[in-house]
Amino acid sequence: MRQPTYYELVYAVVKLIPRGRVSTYGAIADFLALGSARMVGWALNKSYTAGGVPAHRVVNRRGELSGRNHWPSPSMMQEMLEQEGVSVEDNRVKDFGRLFWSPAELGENFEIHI
DNA sequence: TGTTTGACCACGG
DNA sequence: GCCGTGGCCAAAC
Repeated sequence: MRQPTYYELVYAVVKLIPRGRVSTYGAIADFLALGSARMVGWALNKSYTAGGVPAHRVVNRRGELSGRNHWPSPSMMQEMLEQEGVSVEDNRVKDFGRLFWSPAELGENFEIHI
């Protein structure tokens, strides 16, 4: 075995975002307490296709789909969110304040599954 | 090996 | 509300 790399930690957290909710780069970075929000975005860039990581549930702090341009199609991210019941309007998550989910809700019981 | 690059964020003016 | 700046640190080159 080896130590999980930073982006594997990010994937693990992103996978825990509940269906129909969204989280932010900053919240994840803050929860991991390792670095910065930029690294979270960078990590997702490397692996938005790395099996089973719901990267579409991660948006920036204003609820904007800042990563949409990195998808095979820019509209794909929005479509996936809407499939889960998250309304998106003008590249922004509608009712972002209500749908926002913080990994801090997990408490201290966070386990990594790689 | 040093430098550059990021799907960002908080802060000050 | 906008704009510039600094911070953050792993990977790529």
